[in-house]
Amino acid sequence: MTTGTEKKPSRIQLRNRHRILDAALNVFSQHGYRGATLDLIAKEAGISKPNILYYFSGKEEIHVTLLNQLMETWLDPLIEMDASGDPMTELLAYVQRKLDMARDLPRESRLFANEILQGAPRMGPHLASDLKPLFDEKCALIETWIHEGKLAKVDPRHLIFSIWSTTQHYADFEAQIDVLMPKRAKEDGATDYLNAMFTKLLSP
Amino acid sequence: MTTGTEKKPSRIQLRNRHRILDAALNVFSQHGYRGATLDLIAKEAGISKPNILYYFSGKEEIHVTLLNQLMETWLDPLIEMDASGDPMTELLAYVQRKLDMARDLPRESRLFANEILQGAPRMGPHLASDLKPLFDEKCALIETWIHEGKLAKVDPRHLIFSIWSTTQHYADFEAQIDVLMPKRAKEDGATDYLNAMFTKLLSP
DNA sequence: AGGTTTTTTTACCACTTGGTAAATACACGA
DNA sequence: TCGTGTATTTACCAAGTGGTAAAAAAACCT
Repeated sequence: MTTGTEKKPSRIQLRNRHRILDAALNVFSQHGYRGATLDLIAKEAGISKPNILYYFSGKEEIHVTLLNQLMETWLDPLIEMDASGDPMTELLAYVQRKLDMARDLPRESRLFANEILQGAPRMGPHLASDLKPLFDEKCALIETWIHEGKLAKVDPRHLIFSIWSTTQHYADFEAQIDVLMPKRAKEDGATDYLNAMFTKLLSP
Repeated sequence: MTTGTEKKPSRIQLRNRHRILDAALNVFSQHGYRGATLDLIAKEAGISKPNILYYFSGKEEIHVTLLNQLMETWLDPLIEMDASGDPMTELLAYVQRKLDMARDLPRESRLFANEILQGAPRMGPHLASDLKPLFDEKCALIETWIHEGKLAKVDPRHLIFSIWSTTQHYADFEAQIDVLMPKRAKEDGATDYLNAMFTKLLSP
């Protein structure tokens, strides 16, 4: 006996739901929740609007689905920061993973930024239930490393904030960065710069 | 003979335009351009919708007006960074000014973040014409300081990006921060942390 | 006060947008 | 290949939204 009353989704369902979510990610991340329209998503997905509403009960459900998927992706790099590794190595690796995400998943980064900017109306509970415990756990871990003398003394919370902000900035403020510097200089430059910054900051 | 055909605005005009812009700043910064409605702005300003359209030609003009005002405020702290001062002092003071702005003008910060997130559709030209020259000038200044051995060797562009991102983060991602840490710990903690970070980074 | 200009309200409209009902086309196992 | 459930389209609607016209009300100025 399986866990629910749902039947397994057909191939068509899987394909179309995926198409819709991908199109919706484009549209939501670029225009925000209110700025996104079902018509835009429909056109982007190549699926008629009523047909989209055959797969999702409404605009809100599409958005919530994206946000739920995002939460896992978003927490992952922090989860991987391991207590048994070398502190400095672990932290620099975390910075690098976040930077990779800004490069490879800019739409997700902007979707998240949009949601938080508006006051996290749909993700507030998720933040408290999923992110907060993880955040506290990793802060405690960093505190331990500091007490062991493996890292310089810093407030772990602000440290994590600065990692988030500096890395996500390259995705969220891309429009500004593209005006100010040639695209080439972004990739390597950012990695080198952030490595230097956090190395100097955290060296005991 | 004065410079234009406009007559000087009456007291009522000044007062109402100000009220409308203040209300619009609330609404635009919280909901983004598309998410903001004239009805919302009208209610917030305590002025009827048609009356708002007596003072501004439309939603777009209100938004553009806010963006133009914002540009000055936004560039100001960077303009103040002075070539004749002590490099480290100047840079730390710049960080502090940006941090003050995040605390005192969070609505402006979010308005800006919203605009850039959506690809700077209305501010792109402004960025190129106003921000870019200033950015290049200050990057050159920092390069000079570095060559004089007054600062550690870093890419000035990424340095400035990191100042922007870390400071604005406290305004733009406030909803997230409020979930993760008590409001009290924000103020002082941020200042101390960022001071330590940029001091270590920039000490030659 | 009276006339003129500025400001505000009332009533409205065209268009967009999220969503629905029902009919139609399609896929797929027996 | 036929029938049944799945998928898609067509036609539509109610609410919300940006915006307008014109009348009414204030404010201002001799």
